[in-house]
Amino acid sequence: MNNRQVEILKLIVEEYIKTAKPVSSKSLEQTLNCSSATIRNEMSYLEELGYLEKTHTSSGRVPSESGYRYYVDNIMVPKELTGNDILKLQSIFKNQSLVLSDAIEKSLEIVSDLTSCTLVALGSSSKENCLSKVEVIPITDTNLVAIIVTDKGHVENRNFVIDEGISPLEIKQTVDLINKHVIGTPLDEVNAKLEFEVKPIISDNVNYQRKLFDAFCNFINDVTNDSNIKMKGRSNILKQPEFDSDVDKIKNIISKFDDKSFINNIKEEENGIKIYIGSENKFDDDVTIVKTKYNANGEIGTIALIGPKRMEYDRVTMLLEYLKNNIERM
Amino acid sequence: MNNRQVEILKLIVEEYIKTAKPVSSKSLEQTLNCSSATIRNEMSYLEELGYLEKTHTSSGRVPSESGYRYYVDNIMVPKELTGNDILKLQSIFKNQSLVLSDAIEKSLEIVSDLTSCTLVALGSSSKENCLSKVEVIPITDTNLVAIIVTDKGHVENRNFVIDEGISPLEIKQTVDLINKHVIGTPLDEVNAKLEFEVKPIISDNVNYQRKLFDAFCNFINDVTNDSNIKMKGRSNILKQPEFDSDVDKIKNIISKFDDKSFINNIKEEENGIKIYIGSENKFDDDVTIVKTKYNANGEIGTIALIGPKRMEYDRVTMLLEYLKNNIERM
DNA sequence: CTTAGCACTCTCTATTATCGACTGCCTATT
DNA sequence: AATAGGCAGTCGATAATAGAGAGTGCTAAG
Repeated sequence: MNNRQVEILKLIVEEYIKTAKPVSSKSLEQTLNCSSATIRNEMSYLEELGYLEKTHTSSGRVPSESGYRYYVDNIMVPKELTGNDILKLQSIFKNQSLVLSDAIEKSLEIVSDLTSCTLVALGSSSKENCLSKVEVIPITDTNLVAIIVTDKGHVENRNFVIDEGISPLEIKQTVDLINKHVIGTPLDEVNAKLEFEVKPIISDNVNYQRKLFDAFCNFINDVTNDSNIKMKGRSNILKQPEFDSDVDKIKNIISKFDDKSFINNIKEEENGIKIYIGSENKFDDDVTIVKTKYNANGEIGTIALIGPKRMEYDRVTMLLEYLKNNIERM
Repeated sequence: MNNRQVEILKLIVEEYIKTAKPVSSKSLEQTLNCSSATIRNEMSYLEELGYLEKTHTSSGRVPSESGYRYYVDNIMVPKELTGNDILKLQSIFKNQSLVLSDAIEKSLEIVSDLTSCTLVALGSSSKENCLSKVEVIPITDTNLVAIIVTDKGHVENRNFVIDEGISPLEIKQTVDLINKHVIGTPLDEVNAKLEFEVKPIISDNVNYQRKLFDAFCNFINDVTNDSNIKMKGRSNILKQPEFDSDVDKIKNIISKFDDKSFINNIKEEENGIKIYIGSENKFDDDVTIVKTKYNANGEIGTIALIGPKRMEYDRVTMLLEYLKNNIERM
């Protein structure tokens, strides 16, 4: 591909992102200083390469998935954020009294407004969290509430229903045992420790304690596996003109937003800003997902932006970069 | 309105609910054993009364909002649940080890599948909850996590960021004070008690304690005011044929689902199953909301079902009744 | 009070025509 | 060999037209 061909691809991608309308050869004449016929020749070459498509025989050109990919990989220059974008986000991150999870929630809201995309945060229950306190409080004869606190300030709680009553003493014994052996242990190692160090001791004791113990293990298990999903601007993506007339696409995407298994799949394991265009993501062929993993002092998670393939890649990547950096700085 | 008129209204409402298509006079001939002309006369009288409408001059009849209202108030006979409906719900409520909030969540899912409607639960942070334990745990120099547990087994937590360090001793003093004065107090009275009984004492002490104290009051305040929103089957309502072609209606409703202020407005204060048809609800003219308040041993909340005005009122009311009863029995 | 009959209205679908925006390709030019 | 002018051809979008079908309203008669 020569310079002019790259330039044409760039212009078409950017114009299509702006207008959502197929780009004609004539509309590029002035910018490129050559005739529309010449541009048409180049366009049909770019189509041969697979970077452009037509919506019908005599329509203008539209970027193909690999066209976007080429643009993102080789042409796009990430765009400095505008004052307005920064201003809005700073209001969150300069606010020292905001706690991480609140800051993430608010910033998702802002970015989703700023981009008309849907924002998702998947907060993993962080393997770098260590247990720092376990408490079990009896509510009634058969109801207990268990609370765990980690050294990162995470709190999780769960209610247990036990078939038969356990005496406060028995509860205390079990909890003391658990506390004694697992305080300071990383969450994902807690269950192994309970299994091999604590269970043998419990075996010698009454059955009731064992039920409580097992329920507690399940609780820990769920905490380490469940991811905390935050989602903002579900309906924003519907503002995009590609969804204006296609009711089925709308229904399809909205249903997927409702489905935890789809959302959990979005989790990003690698570092850096990652872009998954159309069929490159496992969520939906009609969208692009831009993601980043973050690690804020051991609180690990993913921020993802879901929008049309025709999205402002240069701006969105910078917005996510900004989010990631500010979250990690907290 | 004579018997036959009522019968005609009933048939039209039920037929329209089933098919979503305007009902013609001819289609009722056999059922009513009289000519279509007679039925047409009755229909136009019912239209005069405001119970029926036409989609255009020569179309069949469709129930108006007051038509549905009359049907619901005077004609409808709540329909015994089918074996299948009951079976699915029993799997939730017979499971003794499920905790209230999990049971609600699961049952919302089931009913939303069963009805193709969207289900919402607003769990109020229940004024009948009394504080039974307060804990504040230091995480870092400037970070604390506060946890409160109520006598109903509710747990709420919040992270605080404090500008300057507070010594563990000072924290303990404040927390002890709070505990000493407010344990056993109903949540909604806690702040008043803190203000009038505890604040005067704190005033004599260091400033830092006061900041912590104020943050704690805000926390309690938010807990008593924020309602816990659960929502299932957001996309279900899109299955209804009335939304098949109208993209704007879809976008409108999906956006409202996203908007907490709209959702919080759904809260129901009165007892019993309440039906709000179209403009009777403040949510959206195109939907009907069927709600019920529940009170499960002091855990108070609202269950709401959002669907098209053209919904199976007789079945839906019984499903909600069943939900309410089973939730309250827990 | 009921009903048969008929004119009328409106939706829906298909057909046709026309306009406008493109492209593709052939050919002439530099 | 790259560029550009010119022109035919394709397709979408819009509008106009026609005919069938499903209903209603109204009138007049039983």
